[in-house]
Amino acid sequence: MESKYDSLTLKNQLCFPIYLCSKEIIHKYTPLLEKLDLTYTQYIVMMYFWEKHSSNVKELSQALLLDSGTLTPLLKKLEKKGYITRVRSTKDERNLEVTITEKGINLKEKALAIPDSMAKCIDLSDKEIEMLYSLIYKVLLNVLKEEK
Amino acid sequence: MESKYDSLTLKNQLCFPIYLCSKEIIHKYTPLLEKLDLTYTQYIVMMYFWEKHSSNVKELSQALLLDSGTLTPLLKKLEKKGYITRVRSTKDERNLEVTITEKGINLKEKALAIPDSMAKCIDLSDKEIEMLYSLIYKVLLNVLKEEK
DNA sequence: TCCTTTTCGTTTGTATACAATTTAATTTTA
DNA sequence: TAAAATTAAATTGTATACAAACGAAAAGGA
Repeated sequence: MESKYDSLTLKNQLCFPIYLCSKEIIHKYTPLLEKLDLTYTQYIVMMYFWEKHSSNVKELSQALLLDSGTLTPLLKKLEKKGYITRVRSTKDERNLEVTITEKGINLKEKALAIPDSMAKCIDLSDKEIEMLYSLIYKVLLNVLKEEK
Repeated sequence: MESKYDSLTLKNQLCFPIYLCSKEIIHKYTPLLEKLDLTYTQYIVMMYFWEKHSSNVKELSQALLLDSGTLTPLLKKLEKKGYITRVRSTKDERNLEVTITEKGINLKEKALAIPDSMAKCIDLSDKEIEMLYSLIYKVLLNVLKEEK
């Protein structure tokens, strides 16, 4: 039965399942990350530092699409755990130099098992993963177009 | 250059872009929903009530995969806006009967333009949407498997 | 150089999210 | 039927998220 309200039904939403998917995957990550004393967002930030040992809030914010208001308290928590250091730049006092510590680097070893464990849970073929990745990325770029 | 840490790089993450996609789509919704005095989650809840005029917290929680701790304050806000009513069931006082109001029903008219507006922003072909929907749904079901 | 503007990060306020606990009501069981 | 177990929703505590306002520092311009 057709109705002009069809586009307002839950089953016709595309964003809602994406939102649920994100939420439930993160939920699956949680027990794995607890062993590293990390939340999902903290894990993403640490992943950034495993690739690039030093950064600042602005760079992180642009790379991870996270607000500085989200990053400031999060980085303080990571500092408290001893995974990073936060120091004002001497060259430009506005900048905060964030650097991974030895302890933070070593954490990568403990994280090695996580991606496999998650892949098993998501349970898609390589082809499906590739397809999903490219579609999601396309949407992301479209949504980000003409802003930011 | 291959490394045993490849699976821990940001560009090899599948969940991260899904998470960003969800976040950024919701961000796109925000100005549209402001005209209805709704947040995204509140919009989802209202969408549920546009299809089924009455429910309770448990049913909502199962249908929308939202915790009662999330729903309780959210429903109180929707009640305050006059879109729903919250009344304890007389048959079983543990249950909270949540019902959409006339004002809540009328809100659907104002929401009619939103899906088109969002579709334009997401900008995928019908085929791509179908593909993305089915892949996301598959992941969601896999992740939910053997829990909940 | 002094003033305006911009930039960077922090803070404040609002809204999710969920785990864990609590409270009240109902159901089950001994 | 009285006690134990279960259920439903609310509460508490922690962690995002982001908008908007703020403060300090640096850059740019007159």
